[in-house]
Amino acid sequence: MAARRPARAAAANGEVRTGGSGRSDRRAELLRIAAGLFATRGYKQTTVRDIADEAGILSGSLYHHFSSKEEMLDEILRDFLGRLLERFTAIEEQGRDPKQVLDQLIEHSFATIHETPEAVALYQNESGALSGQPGFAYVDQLGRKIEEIWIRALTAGQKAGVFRDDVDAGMTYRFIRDTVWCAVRWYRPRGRFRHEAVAEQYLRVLYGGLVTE
Amino acid sequence: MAARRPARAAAANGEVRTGGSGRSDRRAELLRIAAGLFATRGYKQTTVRDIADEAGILSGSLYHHFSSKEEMLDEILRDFLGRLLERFTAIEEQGRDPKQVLDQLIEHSFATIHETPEAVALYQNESGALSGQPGFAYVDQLGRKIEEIWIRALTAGQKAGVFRDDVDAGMTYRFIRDTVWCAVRWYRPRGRFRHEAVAEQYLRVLYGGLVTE
Amino acid sequence: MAARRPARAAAANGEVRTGGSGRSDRRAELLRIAAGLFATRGYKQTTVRDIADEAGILSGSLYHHFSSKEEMLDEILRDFLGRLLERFTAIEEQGRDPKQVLDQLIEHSFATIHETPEAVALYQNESGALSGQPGFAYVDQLGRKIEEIWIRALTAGQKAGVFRDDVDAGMTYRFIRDTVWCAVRWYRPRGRFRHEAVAEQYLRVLYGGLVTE
Amino acid sequence: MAARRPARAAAANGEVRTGGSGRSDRRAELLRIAAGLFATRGYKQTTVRDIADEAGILSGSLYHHFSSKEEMLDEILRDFLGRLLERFTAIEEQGRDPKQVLDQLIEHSFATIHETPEAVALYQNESGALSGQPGFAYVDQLGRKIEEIWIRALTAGQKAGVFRDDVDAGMTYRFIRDTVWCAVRWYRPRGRFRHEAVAEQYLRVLYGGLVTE
DNA sequence: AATGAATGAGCCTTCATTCAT
DNA sequence: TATGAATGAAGGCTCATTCAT
Repeated sequence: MAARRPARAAAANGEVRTGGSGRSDRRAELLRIAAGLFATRGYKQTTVRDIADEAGILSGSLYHHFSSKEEMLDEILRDFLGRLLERFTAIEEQGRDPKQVLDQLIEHSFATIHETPEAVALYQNESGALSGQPGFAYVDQLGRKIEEIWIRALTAGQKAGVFRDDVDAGMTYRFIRDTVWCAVRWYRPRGRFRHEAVAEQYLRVLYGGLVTE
Repeated sequence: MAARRPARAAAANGEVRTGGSGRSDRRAELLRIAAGLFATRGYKQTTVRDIADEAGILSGSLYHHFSSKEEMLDEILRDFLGRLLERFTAIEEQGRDPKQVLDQLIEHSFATIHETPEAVALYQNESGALSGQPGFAYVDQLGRKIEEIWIRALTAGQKAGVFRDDVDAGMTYRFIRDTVWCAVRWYRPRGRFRHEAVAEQYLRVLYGGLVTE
Repeated sequence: MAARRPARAAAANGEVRTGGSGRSDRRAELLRIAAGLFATRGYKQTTVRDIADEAGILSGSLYHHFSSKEEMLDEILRDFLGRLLERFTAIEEQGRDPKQVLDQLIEHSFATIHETPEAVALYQNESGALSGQPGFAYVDQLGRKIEEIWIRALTAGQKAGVFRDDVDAGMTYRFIRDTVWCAVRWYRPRGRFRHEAVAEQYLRVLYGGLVTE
Repeated sequence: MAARRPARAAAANGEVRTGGSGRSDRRAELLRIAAGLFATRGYKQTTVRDIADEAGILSGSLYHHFSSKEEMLDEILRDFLGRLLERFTAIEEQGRDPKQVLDQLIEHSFATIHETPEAVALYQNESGALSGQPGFAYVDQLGRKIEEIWIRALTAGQKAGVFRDDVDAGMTYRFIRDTVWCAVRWYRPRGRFRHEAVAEQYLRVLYGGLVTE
């Protein structure tokens, strides 16, 4: 404590921070490792030993950084959902017409899959089991807020006559949502199609329809 | 699985139930219970005790019917995938124009979700983890055969000028597949929309596009 | 289940029971082993492996009989305190004058130390840590009921003029209780003094006083 | 412990506190915290983190002051038992008649409970488990010396005709000892009865007996 | 004198599976 | 067919202790 006060004072003074960005580097690295394993093997099937092995430490040492395996899951999901809601909210607020908003929601979704596929896969796979668990109420809550943003855009589009209104908006939302997020299962960040191309092709089918005149 | 269908058919035909047939009934019942639990909690998270409890026996007694928990999973998936491939094959063989084939593939998919949601959910959730495991090579194999049927229909449609060809057929397949099968997560057999209505709405969006003129 | 029904019917018919007293023999034996270890090493310091080792099984196998280590502790204490309160209640109800009641309470206490020293030691050592824990509220409750029986006897004796009343009854109770129950620490069932002798000597000092005249 | 008493005496005498004395102060403070926790939760159940938390440092930092958790226990017990034996020896040496000696032994015991309840409770709870452990032979040794002092007083009283001799002296000692020291479990330094009153009431019952003429 | 990261041994518990009855 | 007891491997977590900084 006292031993570190000088260091902190130095940082506060605006001096250059050598090395990493400080205290929570290790934490962040461990979370990255955990997210990767959780996404690949599933949360339950991933053992704390798996995580520790990949980090090069013993499993018990993880508990110096986190109080439980669940806390890691929590931190990853909270961060992911928080960020996502933030971006979607920004898109809704700045967007003008509903189609532009939907464009951007979809584009950003594919971009998110590109950038943090582990967190997306994790959310896709575990949110079901988490739903209803006391400590993870926020998963449902934030999920609902995100849903509302999409549905507002769709409904507004229907009212404006831009989107067809002979299909239930809620169902349309689920159609789009499932296609978009499930793409995390097959999308490869370094594959043939980049995420922008995937988004573009999806928008073409979605907007124009599969059938020609 | 296919090997046991005759036995069940026999029972349905009103023939005398011998000891063997009764045994088969118990097996089927246990598989139904297992499928339900596997779908809800996930395969790994479901314990043999969960299954036995719901069947009203002790966990050890399950091993008179199955040699392992994995065998249960295997039997459920084999049955499901076999049936599905059978039906899809029939659709492809009898179908004339590509659009009609796609229609029926989609309609049957939603019907399958309606009829055996547990098996669908199970396949959706576990196929990823199973892929690559020696005993479950058939999962990938049958999955590939099914994929080929869909892609043949899409490509034929593009060639015939019915389906737009400025989008990759493989990607279109994945778009459709994800939306269709992921519906198992939210579709409720006794909900507001019946599976025929869901299929119809989806086809409307898919074929005609979301955007009006 | 069905397999055992005949056996039970036989027992109900009054036939001789060969071997042990049936189903819960193993449970009872395991509890005896656990009680002994808990008393000697303390509850926390006793590992489930210790118990299993002494029973000749693996630690995991204990969980076929008990759902947790705590459940063992619970069962032992519940049984002990229940029995004790029952006996004390009987003594109070049948007793005529207060001194006779106190006699018997003390005699029975030493007899209990003689018969189930492990349970007594366990209660002595662990009740403090258990007090306040949700699942062990009954420990305090039954303890309080027992205390009330003793204090009623002492107070009645004071009112009747048999016991000195220049000393607080509650404090007298604690004096007696501590001496009596702490004896479990040094009393040896097969030692020089049998429990009746210990009780008699204690009563002599307690009633007549240490000082002559 | 005894070795450090001079240092503390020095500080108490108002001498200048050097760095060394400050270090000693920290040690003493940490020992006080540890004793309190050991007494409340038990030695084993108290973690070094508990102690460090209450001291406002990290658990690893404790090892600058003590080489192990056991050393803390050792230091506390050595200090307590040493002091106690010292005082009891003084009482025996200056006392004239046996009853006066017993008076003072008992009074000082209750005073000790009043002044250092943590150490008393610690000794009561842990001496059993410590007995026989190599590094803690002194616990048994000093305990035996203390016992001898009490028994000498009781035997002398019996010989002098002051104490009843129809009860075994050893057993009388244990009766008294258990009542006296167990009082630490319920005695509250700021409660209704001060320790002098407790001692007085106990002596009244012990000497005169519970039963009136 | 203290921090923070890590160790390594051990603990309670779970669970698929086996097997005598 | 089913029971009930047991196995053995593993899993999440705790904790006294070490050590470079």
